[in-house]
Amino acid sequence: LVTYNILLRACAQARQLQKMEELLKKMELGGFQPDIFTFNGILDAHGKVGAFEAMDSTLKNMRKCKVKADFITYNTMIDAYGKAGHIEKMEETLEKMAMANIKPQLSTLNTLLNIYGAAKCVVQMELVLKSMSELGIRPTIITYEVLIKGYGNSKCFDKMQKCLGAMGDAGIRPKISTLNAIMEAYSSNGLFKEAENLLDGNIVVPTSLTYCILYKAYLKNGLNAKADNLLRKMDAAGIVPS
RNA sequence: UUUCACAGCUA
Repeated sequence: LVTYNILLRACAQARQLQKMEELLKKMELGGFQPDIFTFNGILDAHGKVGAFEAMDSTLKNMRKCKVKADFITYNTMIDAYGKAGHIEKMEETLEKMAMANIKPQLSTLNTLLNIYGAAKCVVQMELVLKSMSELGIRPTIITYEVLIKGYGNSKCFDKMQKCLGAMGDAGIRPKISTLNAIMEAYSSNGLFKEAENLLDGNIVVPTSLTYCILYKAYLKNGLNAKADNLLRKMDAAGIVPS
């Protein structure tokens, strides 16, 4: 069974969904009962390409096989609907999850934050955060990074900064990707002063990507002199282009 | 063996 699950995953990664379904039939004919791993993997494969009808029939199949949906099943569906911009379907799924008495997990909430962040739904993000604390779930670095990107998207710079502070208070060290997310937010909104401050970095040591983000923003705004200057600064910081 | 942000390597 594990072998089949691994093979199915290979099909999914290769985007050979056709082969995947064939293999599933074959394993059922061979007397193997697909398990929760099998179904979750298949759901995700369909979800990633927005094949919602296929997802529905997979769910039906699951029921037929008496395999109970778990939180990962729901996470997978929430993510698929959310990424496709079907927010209503996503929230519907969330309700179904509650009705099935399955508690949202950290990853469920991270998924929601990510999707609401991309959709610039700051209000919804706050609601998710509220339920997170009600559930007694602690944010992780993933949560914070998703939040920072989401707030940056919506130009909520104050909230972004607060997040960074909260991260420090929680004893979570920002990573380079955290810094780059903040850089992206400031740069793309023309807040060059703030962006430049990031380079002199009390947060993390910038990498070449950090510089590239700012460079791009300078050029977009016709600040060519500043851009040239930035390259010199990069050089001085000992960053070697790859 | 399955889901969520990013980063790195393959380049």
